Amino acid sequence: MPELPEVESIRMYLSANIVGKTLQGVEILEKKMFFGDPKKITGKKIIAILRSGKVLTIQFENKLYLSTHLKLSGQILYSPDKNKPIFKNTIPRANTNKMPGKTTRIILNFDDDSVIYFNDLRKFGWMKLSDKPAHAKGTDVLSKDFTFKYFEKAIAKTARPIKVVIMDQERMAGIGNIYANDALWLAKIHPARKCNTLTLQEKKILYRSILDTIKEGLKYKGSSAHDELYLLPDSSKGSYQNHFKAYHQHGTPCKRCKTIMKRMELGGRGTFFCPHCQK
DNA sequence: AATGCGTCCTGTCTGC
DNA sequence: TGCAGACAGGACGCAT
Repeated sequence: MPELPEVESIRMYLSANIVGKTLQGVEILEKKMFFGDPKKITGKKIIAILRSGKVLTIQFENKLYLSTHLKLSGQILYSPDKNKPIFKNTIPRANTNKMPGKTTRIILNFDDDSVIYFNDLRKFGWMKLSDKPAHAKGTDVLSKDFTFKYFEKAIAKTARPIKVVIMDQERMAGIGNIYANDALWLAKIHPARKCNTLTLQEKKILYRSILDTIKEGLKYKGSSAHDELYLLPDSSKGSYQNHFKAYHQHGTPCKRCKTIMKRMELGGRGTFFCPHCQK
């Protein structure tokens, strides 16, 4: 599922490949996933690609912003030639390396014949055209405003489980299920711990662990596990799935203490932890 | 205000 | 083997 490292990896790819291009037209194949009038950006040049939390935004020269959220199963694919949209890898669930595919919902065509396919198996994702970029309420965890002070305040005064709180996009933006599980493992904190029971020392370690985990995800260009749909725009995979610490590790030995990892449910989501070294 | 649950959607997995 | 039902999961809307 695309979280901060995945969306940032896509952002960097698009930044190098579509900035400066002019949008020639938008094909909306799934009406409910597009908000706004695409005519307003037709013929307009792209000047930047932005990101806030898990939201990716294409900035146009006329101060309009096309924001997109990939939710659970969104993919952004880029081909330099719409007449030969063949990718080097098979696209998961589309079961072909040729686009558009059966999960393609929106297509952005550029004036040099290059093209973006927005695929989404589950149709949870969206694109919104607006005069300002869409963004999460919480501070992006890679922003310089995401200080320890901010973090401490964001998790204070609640008895909810720490894992649920660090995934709350209104408090801090960018952390999803994969990186929440791994950051808590790294910090040796049990995911169900009530926020208001964390010591100052634990909060400091967790803050550091969140940043380290997100940066590690970024280093490997995100996670494309077997059952996931995330790809870079050229159809290549991320490799953070080869470095999971806790996510989906239930039944395997803890990488620190060899205790068998467990799975539980928190806030309706799969949660993975070491019952021995996460307190 | 804060919390928790149902909803959206579809491929895959499980159990009979 | 076939089929129905459960399940996964980010964020939003609504009820409490």
